[in-house]
Amino acid sequence: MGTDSTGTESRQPVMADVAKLAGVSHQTVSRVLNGAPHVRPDTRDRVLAAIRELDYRPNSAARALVTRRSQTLGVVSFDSTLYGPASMLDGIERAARSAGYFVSVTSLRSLDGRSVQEAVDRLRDQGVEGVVVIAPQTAAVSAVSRLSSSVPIVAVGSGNQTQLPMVSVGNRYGAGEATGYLLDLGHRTVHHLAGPANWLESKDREEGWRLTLQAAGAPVPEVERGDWSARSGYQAGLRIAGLRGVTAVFCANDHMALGLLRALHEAGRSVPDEISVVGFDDIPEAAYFTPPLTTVRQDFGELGRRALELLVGELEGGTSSPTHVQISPEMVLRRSAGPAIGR
Amino acid sequence: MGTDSTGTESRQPVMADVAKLAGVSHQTVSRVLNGAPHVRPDTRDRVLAAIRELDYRPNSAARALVTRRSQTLGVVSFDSTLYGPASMLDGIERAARSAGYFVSVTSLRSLDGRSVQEAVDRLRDQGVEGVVVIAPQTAAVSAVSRLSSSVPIVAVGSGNQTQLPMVSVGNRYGAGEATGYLLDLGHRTVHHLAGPANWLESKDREEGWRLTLQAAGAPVPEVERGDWSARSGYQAGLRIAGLRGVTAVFCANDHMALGLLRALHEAGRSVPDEISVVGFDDIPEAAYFTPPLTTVRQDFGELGRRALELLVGELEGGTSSPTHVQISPEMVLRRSAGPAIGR
DNA sequence: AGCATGTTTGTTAGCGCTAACAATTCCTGT
DNA sequence: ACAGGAATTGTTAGCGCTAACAAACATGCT
Repeated sequence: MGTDSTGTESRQPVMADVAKLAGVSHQTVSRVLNGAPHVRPDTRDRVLAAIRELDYRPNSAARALVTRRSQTLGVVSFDSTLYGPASMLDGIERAARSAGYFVSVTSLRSLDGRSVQEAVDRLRDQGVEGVVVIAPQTAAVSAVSRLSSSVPIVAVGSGNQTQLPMVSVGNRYGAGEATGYLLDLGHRTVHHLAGPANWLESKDREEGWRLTLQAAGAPVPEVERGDWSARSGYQAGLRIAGLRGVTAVFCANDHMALGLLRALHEAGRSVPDEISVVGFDDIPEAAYFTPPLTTVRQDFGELGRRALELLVGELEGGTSSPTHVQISPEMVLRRSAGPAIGR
Repeated sequence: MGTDSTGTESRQPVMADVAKLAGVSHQTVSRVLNGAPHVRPDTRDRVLAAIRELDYRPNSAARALVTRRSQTLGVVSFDSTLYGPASMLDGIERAARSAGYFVSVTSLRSLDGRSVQEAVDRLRDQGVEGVVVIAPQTAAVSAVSRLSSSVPIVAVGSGNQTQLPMVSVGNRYGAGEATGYLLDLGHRTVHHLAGPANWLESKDREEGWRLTLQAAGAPVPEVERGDWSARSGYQAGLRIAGLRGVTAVFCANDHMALGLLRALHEAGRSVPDEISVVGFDDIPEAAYFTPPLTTVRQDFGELGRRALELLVGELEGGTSSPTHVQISPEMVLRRSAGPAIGR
C-alpha cells in the first residue's frame, strides 16, 4: 500500500486481474474466453469464477486491434424513415446479431454517388468488416460498384446490372403480375403511377408494366410519376382523375396508392367501380385503406436477412457464393381492383 | 530485399509508413491527424501529401485502445419497423454523425427487462460510450433505470417516473388537447382507443384523456385497447361500431385510427357526420386517409435529435444538463372530426 | 526404463496508436 | 552575442489483447 493503487475498486478489471485472481496466466484466461481446446475443466471453472467475481469485460478494441476483426458490419441506408428501408434494416440487424456481428448505421442525406462513397468510407474508417448498402438509386448503385473499398459490399434493392453481390425482389415480375391481373379483369389498358426515375425499383416496375402491356397488345399510356409519398400520389391522382378513359392504375408503391385513392375519392370517381387500383409492397396498413388495397407483397425483412447472409458468407466462407439472390413478390387480392365495367 | 517484404503493396499502410515517406516521426503524423498545435505548416503539408499518396487510414481500434474512446454510441430500439422508432432512430443517427459519433443499433425482440439489460450489455461490451434507449414500455424503463452500467444512458419516449435522463413528448398534454377539442365541438363525451397497457405513451395519453373528461364533468367511458396496429384498430372499431351513443373517439395513434375508420366505414357509420375521430402522431399518410385525419403531431425526428444532444452533453459536458426534456405536440385539424350533430 | 506423442500451461512479442516527456530548433530582448 | 522561453520535433512506454512458440507434465508404447 505504498503506491496510489491502494484502492481495490480503482479501474475496470483487465485480463491480468482475472489471471491473478484465478492463479493462472493471462493467456489461459484468453483461452477460456475464446473457447480454445486443451484447458483443464477445473482451470476453466476457476477462471470463469474469477471473471464473474470481478465482473470482467473483455476490451473489444484491444481484441480488434490484434485480430483485425471488429465484429461489426456497416449499413448504409437511404431514408430509414420509410417503411421499406426501416424493415430491411430491422431484418439486417436481427440476422447480424444472430451471426455474432454488431451493426453500425449511416443514413444518406442525398442520393448522389459522392455521398455513398463518403458513407462507405466513414464506415470503413470505423473498421467495419463489410457493408450492406440499402440504396436503390441508380446513381448510388453505380457509385458503389466502382467503389474503391477493401471491404466486401452487398447491395440490397433492385437491378441486376452490377457486378456487386445483391439481393433484390422480382420487381419486374411483380409489376407484370399486377398489370396482367388488371388486364385479365377486362381493362383495355393499365395506367402507371411510377416512382422516382432514378430509383431502380421504379425502373424495374415500370419495365414490368410496359412489357406486359406490350405483350398483350394493349396501348401503353404515358406514365405519371411520384416520389413514393402519399402526397405525390395524391397530386398524381388529381391529374389522373382529369384524364378520360382511365379504368385501371398500377401504383409503384402503396403509399402513393393511398394518395391516389384519396384524390379519386375527392374527384368523385369510385374505386373499384369506375377505376381499379393496385399497389406494391403490401404495407401493414394496406388492408385498411378505403377500399382495402389489392397489392403486390414483398418481404422487406427477408430481403435484409438474405443480404446479410450473403455478406457473412462472403466474409467467412471465403469462396464466392451465389452473387445475385432474387426474392419473389406475390399478389394479394383485396377490394381496390375489379372488373372493367361496361365499356 | 532479402525478407518477404519485398513487395511494396503488401499490407495496409500504417502511421509509420506515412512518417517514413514524409520524413518525420510517427508522432508528428499523429499530431497532424489530431490537429495538435505547434506543427509547422510545411511539415503538415508533407505529412498530408504522404497520407494521400499512400491512401492511409488511421486504425480506429488502435486509437480506441489507447484513448479509451470508441466514438460510438449505442441505440436500443424496440420495433424499428414502426414509424415512430424508425424516425427517432433516423434523428439520432443524423445528430450523432454531426457530433462525430458512430451509431450501433440493437433491436429488442421482447420487452421484458432482461432483454433490455442484455442489449445494453452487448452494446457496452462493444465499447460504446453511451446508449440511447427507445423503449417506451414500462418494464423496459424500470429495467433501464436500475441498470448496472458504466456508460451514460438516455431514454427517449414518455414517462417521468425515472431518475434517468429522458426526452419525451407531452403525451398527456396532447391527449388533453385532442379530447378538449372534441368536447368543445359539442360532444357529450369522448371514447378512447388506447395503446397497449404496458406502454408509457399509452398510459400518459389515456391519463390526459381521462383527466380532461373529468375536468369537464363528462362521463368517462370504458377504454378500448389495441396494440398500435391498424389491424387492432379495425377490431376495436368493430366493437365500437356496435356501441350506442358513441359520437367521438380519440385514438392513441394514427395507425389504429386508420383501422377504426375502416371498421366504421364498413359498419355504415359516417365519419365525421355520425362519429368524429382524432388520432395521434400525424404520420405522413394521415392527411390522405378517408377522411383526412385530425390528429396530434409529434416530431419524432426532433425527439431523437434531442435525446442524442442530451447524451452527448452528458458525455462531453461533464456536468449534468437538464435531465428531462419535454417536447410539445400540436394539434393538426383535418376533416375526421366535426361538431356533434343533433343529440 | 526410455522415448515419442499429446495435453496443459506459461512466456514473449507485437497489433497501431497516443501520452508524456526529452531534445532540438527558433525567437526574443538585452 | 547570449540567456530565457516558446515553438517544433523525436523518443519511449504503454493501452489490453491474441498468436506463436516454449516449457512442463502426462501418457502410451517398445
